[in-house]
Amino acid sequence: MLLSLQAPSAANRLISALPRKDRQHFLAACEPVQLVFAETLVEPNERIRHVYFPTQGLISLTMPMYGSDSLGIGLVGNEGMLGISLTLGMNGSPLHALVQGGGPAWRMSTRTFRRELTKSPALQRELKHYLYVMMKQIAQTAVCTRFHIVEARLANWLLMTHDRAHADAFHITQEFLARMLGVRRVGITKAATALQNRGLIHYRRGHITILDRDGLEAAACQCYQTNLSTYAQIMSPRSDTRTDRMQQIKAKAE
Amino acid sequence: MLLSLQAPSAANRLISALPRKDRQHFLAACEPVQLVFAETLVEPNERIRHVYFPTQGLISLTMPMYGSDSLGIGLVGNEGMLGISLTLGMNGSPLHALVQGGGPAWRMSTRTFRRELTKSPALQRELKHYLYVMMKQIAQTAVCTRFHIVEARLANWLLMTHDRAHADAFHITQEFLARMLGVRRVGITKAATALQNRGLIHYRRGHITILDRDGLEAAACQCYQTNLSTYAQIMSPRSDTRTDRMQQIKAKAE
DNA sequence: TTCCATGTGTGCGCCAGCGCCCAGACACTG
DNA sequence: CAGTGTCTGGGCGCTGGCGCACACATGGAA
Repeated sequence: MLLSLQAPSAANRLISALPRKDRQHFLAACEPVQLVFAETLVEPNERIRHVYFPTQGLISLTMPMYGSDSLGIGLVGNEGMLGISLTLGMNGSPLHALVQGGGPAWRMSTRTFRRELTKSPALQRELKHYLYVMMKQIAQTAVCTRFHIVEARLANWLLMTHDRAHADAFHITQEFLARMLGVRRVGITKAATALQNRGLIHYRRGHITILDRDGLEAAACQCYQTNLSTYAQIMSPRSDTRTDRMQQIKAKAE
Repeated sequence: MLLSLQAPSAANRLISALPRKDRQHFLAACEPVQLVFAETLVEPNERIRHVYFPTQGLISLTMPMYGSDSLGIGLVGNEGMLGISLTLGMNGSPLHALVQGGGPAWRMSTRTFRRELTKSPALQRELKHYLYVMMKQIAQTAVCTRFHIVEARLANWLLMTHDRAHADAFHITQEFLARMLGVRRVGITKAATALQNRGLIHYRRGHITILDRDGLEAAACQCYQTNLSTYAQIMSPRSDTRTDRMQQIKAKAE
């Protein structure tokens, strides 16, 4: 994988945000694992066996539909976790989780996670906020998918991947992107060609390189920035209350 | 309104599901209000002042987008509540909440709700499950909006409204439906005409009557049934654990 | 009774994305 | 070095939904 380019031990941001004591205890209950490219971690409506906190790996979440259609509705990198629905008292998730980029992650069994959750109010609080961010992002995806063209949505997805891959180049095929965006592969070919012609990306047989990050952001719809700033504002470290936070967001949005 | 057709005091199902003691305490902290048609209850990213538990009223949730586009992503009737994001420690919601059908509801201030929440583990549990159902439904909406045609999605929305209106006739204009489904008004005209020609509904100047409920269900996409059974299975009364529940759902889905 | 706001029906040109199919380019493997 | 699988490009006809513009019906208010 391309992960050799990265810092050796980037931490998971959810875990990092915990108070030191909780964090140490939590990490002690984790085991390090290597996420393997293209591996399925969670099937819809199957029992969740482990939760994952990627440090450099990257997991994509898709909502399947009867038939062969599906739609990507989120990514989990070192800013998030897989298995958040356990915090709602459920044993499963409606989403399909697939490793989009190999790399290290922290893993914990469902049972252990539940136990840790009851022990740490800080963790509960952190994950509630993460859950809110995810919900908002899913809703945003719904609107974005409805109203924005493939090219913008592609730029969007590439940017999200870029953020989490910690590298300018990564492995991702048009076929895969098509499933994520819920379009035909040819639709991706067309959009990707356009982006490449504008010098924003380079790709070749499943290997994509981001050439012009700023240009790509300009090509994406506003949804990307919206999601980014939601995360930044909600998950900001250690603010004891979210009071007035929403006001700021609103002010910024106008 | 048409609510005179209904039983005078249908209860809110979330509240009903609480253990008797918690329920009585909770209701004592509520005040009865009348939801007024077309009233906005929550603006995106504004502070939530009250939570609502409709008993017969009906609230629609939409995700706005910069520009004038928006997309309906949920309905709240006596099966749910408005303001669920408070349970995640947030003060606001990304969604716009509008009264789609007038009628009575229980209301509680944000402050009181937070207090009640800490007092009743049963309430916490109930609302976590409700939150899960909502999340899954939003994701379902995203996929449905992407892949299904307007006619099916219209049938879908009408059925959801029908379930919560407790009446075969209700007030809803094509203009409004267009905003909910994220299409042009003309698109609704076309789809609604088709449904009417098939004898499934009758409508006239904002007044819709469901004529053939079964036929309408056949005209809707499977998403309607999916959402319905998700609610039924997750929110089923008083099962102490969701263990094996997911297995059942999965079995049923195959 | 007249008038106006609201709600609905229709026509027309346009385009993004679909479904299907085939062709070319490259890369791994034996 | 041949063979096979993977990835990308492109053509063609189709259709669902868009944007715009206009006509009409109805019901309530002046």
